[in-house]
Amino acid sequence: MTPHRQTDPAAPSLEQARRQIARYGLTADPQAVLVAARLMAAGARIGQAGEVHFGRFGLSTGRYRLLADLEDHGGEKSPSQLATSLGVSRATVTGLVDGLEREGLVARRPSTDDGRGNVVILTARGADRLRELAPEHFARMQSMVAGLSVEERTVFLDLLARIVAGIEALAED
Amino acid sequence: MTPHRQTDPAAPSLEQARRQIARYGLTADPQAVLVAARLMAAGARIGQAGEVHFGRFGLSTGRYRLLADLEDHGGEKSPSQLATSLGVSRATVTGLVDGLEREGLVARRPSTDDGRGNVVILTARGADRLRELAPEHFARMQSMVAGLSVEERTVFLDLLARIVAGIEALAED
DNA sequence: TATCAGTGCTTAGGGAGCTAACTATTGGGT
DNA sequence: ACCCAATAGTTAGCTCCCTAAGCACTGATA
Repeated sequence: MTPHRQTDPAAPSLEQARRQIARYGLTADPQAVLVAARLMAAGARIGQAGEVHFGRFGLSTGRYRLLADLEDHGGEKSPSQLATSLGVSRATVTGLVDGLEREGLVARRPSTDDGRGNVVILTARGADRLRELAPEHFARMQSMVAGLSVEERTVFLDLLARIVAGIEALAED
Repeated sequence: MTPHRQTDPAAPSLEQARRQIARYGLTADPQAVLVAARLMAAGARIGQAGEVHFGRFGLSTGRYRLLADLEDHGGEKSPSQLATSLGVSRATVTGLVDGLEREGLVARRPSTDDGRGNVVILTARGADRLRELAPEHFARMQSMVAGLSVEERTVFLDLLARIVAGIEALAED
């Protein structure tokens, strides 16, 4: 359960960026590259921290998101809908539901109006689990951004959204 | 190779945050929770986009980082050092090196001054690969943050660093 | 009405990362 | 000089997520 401890690993420096760009005789802006690299490093760290966080409650990030999404929709949703709203593949939903079902936090029922379909249901145990973890979960989420003032958070939200829009530049084509 | 396409999946809304907090009668600040949730969502997306990006060159994020780190250190480093500087476990380095060695981008040599140790060496093919992908890599990194002005990037860098410092709040204890 | 493309879900297989446990070697304390 | 804890690396086994391929069912079209 104790995850790999990182002193401050992948925090690339401006110097590194500059050196790499120079090595290949490119003309990229080192600061821009640095921002992108730092963001990718931060993304990885947040992901790992999230797993540790949810691991405390016997869940993973994916499983928590599925449970929370289910609760937000009256505790009942098809795997396809879940895949869409969580932004993962249907195969991934199958795996997440398998795990959650094994622990009795959700249940599968055949759909009444589509012979192919399933419905995933949040069980009482699942709802309990969400209720139990909520206080600590939200408290930790809050303290994660406690280093920023309200105004700074607003700015950050704006800048982050614009970068997220730029992510497709990495993946696109 | 074509990854799962997401319209705009896990972009939680302020309303959702508010509703969840209210459901459990908590007193958390919805905006703060929103920032944390958005950041986690963004982290996941960036991670996936990174895999797509490096997948184009027959690499993964981890493998690229290992190659780049190697090059930054004269093309020679021990697995333990790599684990430390990449911020991953030694077991993960073993796996990454296995893969890179299979493709001839890296080679293992027994250490001369420590009978237990290995040295991982960047091969000519490995250096070539880095050189080939550099132009596109840096161009895409740059365009990822192209939506921000230089000043905004500086602000973002500062805010991000302060949040990264707060990540331990999620994982700590 | 018979067919067939599309949709819903699962299975199979792969890569990344982790922890825990094991082997081999080193090096400091007695 | 010897022993034993610490260190280097690997292996085994887990979770998450993915793609690709398969099966079951639906529904529009000829």
